[in-house]
Amino acid sequence: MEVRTRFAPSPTGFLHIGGLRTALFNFLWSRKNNGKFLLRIEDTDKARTVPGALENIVQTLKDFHLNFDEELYLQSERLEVYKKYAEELVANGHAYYCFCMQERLEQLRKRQQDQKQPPKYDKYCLTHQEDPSEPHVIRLNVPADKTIRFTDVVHGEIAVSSNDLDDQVLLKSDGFPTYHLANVVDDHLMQISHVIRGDEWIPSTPKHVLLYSAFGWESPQFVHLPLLLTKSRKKLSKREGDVAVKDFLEQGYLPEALLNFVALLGWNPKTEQEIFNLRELVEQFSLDKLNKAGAVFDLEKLEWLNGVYIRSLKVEDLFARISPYLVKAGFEIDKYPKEFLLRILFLEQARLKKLSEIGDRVKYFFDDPQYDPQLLIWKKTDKKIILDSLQKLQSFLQTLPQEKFTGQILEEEIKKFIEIEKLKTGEVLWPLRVAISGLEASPGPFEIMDAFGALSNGKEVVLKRLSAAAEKLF
RNA sequence: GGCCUCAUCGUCUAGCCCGGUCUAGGACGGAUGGUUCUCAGCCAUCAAACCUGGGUUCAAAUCCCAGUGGGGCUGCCA
Repeated sequence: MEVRTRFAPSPTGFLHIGGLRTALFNFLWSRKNNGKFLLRIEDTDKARTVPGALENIVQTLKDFHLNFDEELYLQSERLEVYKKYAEELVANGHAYYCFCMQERLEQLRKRQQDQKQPPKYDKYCLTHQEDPSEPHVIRLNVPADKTIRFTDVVHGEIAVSSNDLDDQVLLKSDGFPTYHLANVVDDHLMQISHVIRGDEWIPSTPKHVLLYSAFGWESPQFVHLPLLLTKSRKKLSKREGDVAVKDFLEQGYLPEALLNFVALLGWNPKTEQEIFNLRELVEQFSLDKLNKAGAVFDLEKLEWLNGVYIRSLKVEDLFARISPYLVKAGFEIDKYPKEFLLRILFLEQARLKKLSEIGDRVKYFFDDPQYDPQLLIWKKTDKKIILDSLQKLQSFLQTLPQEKFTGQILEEEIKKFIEIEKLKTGEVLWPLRVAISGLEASPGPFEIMDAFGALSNGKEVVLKRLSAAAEKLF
C-alpha cells in the first residue's frame, strides 16, 4: 500500500514551530517511502480563520522545500461532502440531530461540573426529536460500555471506555463540519495511510476510531508525536511569544538550521550525527526512532546550530542572504565595492548567531565609531604610553602605500615595526583595534584593516581614526 | 474532578524492546586551560542525570507493580 501522509493545519495563525515539525515528519515519511505528502487546510472554523494564514503556511512550506503533492485541499470547499457523510451516519443510527440550544448545554455542563461529573452531553435529543427544519447539529451517537482500542505507532496499544466519550458534534448548525468529522472523512477519501500529528490528538482518536468503524472504513496508522514544550514545560502555543516560523526566519535563522533543529525534537538518528540536510533526513528518518516524551524547545541550541550553518556558508551565499539586513540597518551597500562587503562578512561570519545581528556588528565599517577614550588604554598601561604608541604607529602607517593595505602584509609590517620600536604587542594592537572599531571586542586589527583595504580611501579612513584616537587622549 | 499520556545530566538525547559490556555515551549551555591585543572560532579538560518505593533475578537505567511528579484533553476550536 502506498504511503500517503498529510499535513492538516488550521489557518488560525502563522505556521509555528510545532506545525513545521509535524509537516516535516509527514514529509519525511512520505519521501522515505516514495509516497505522497498532502497539504490540507482545515478551515472549518469561520470565526478563527485568520487572513493571510493560509498564504503563510503555503509560503513557509515552500521556504523549507517541503513541497506537497496533488492539489491544495481546502475543507471549506468540501462542505457538501461532510454533510452527506454526516447524514449517512444519521440514517444508520450512528449519529442524530440535536436541537439543544447553547444555553441548555451550558447549564448541563455547569450542573455536571458542580457535581464533579465529567461534562458530557446527556443524549436528550436522541429521544426528543424536533422538526428537522429547525436549526440543529448532528452528534455522534457513542455506544455505551464498549472498549475502544487502537494501536499508536509510537505509544502502542491505547484503550478507552466509550463511557468516557462525549457525543461529539460532527456537523455544526452553520453546516460546517467539526474537526473530527472532516478529518476522518478526508483522511479516508484521500487514502491517508499514516496520520502523523501531535500528542494533543490522542484523546480524540477513540472518537475517530468510532467514526471509521461507523462508516465501515479501515483506520489509518496513528502516529502521535511528542509535544513541543516551552521552558516551563507547557505546550508550545501561539500565545507564548515567538513561535511563528516567520519570526524566526525574519530574525535570521536559516531555514536549513531551523529544519535540522526541529527534526531533532522528538526524533533522533540513534547515531551521534547532529547535522542533517533534508536529503539526509529523508534517508535516515523512520518512525521507530520517534520519542514519547515531550521536548523543550531550547533556543540556545538553535542559536548554536544556526551559527554552525552560517559558518558553513560560502561568503557569496552569506552576502546574498544577509544583504537585506544590511539595508535594514541603514547601510547604503550599493555605494560600496562588493569586495569590501564580502571581506566584512568574511570576518564576521564566525561571530554571527543570527543574520539580524549583522547591523550592530559592522556599524563601525560605515560610520566613525563613538567610544570612551579610556577604552584605548590597554591593561595596565597608561595614557602616555598609548598616546606614544598611537603616534608612532600613525606616522609608520603613513609611509605604507595603499597597495600594502592587505591583512597579510600589514601584519608582517606592523609586527616588524613593533619589534624595531621595542614596543609591546598589546600596547600597539589594542589601541589600534579600538581606534578603528571603537569596540572592546571585535575582529583583529589586521583583519579590519584588510577589509578597509578594499576601499579606495581605506588607508585614509584608518589614519583618520587613528588621529581621532590620539586627539581623544590629549 | 474525569480520561489519556509521559518520566536518563539545566536542555535535546543514546542506552531500555533482547537484564550483566553503564565507573550511563554524545551534543547545547556552564567552568577551566591552549591559540591570542580583545571577542568569536577552533582544540583540550572538567562538573552535571537513571523520579521514589516495593518486587522479580545471582544481577535492573533496563522487566513487573504502586506511588509521586509533569503534560495533554475534557467547546457547535483545531
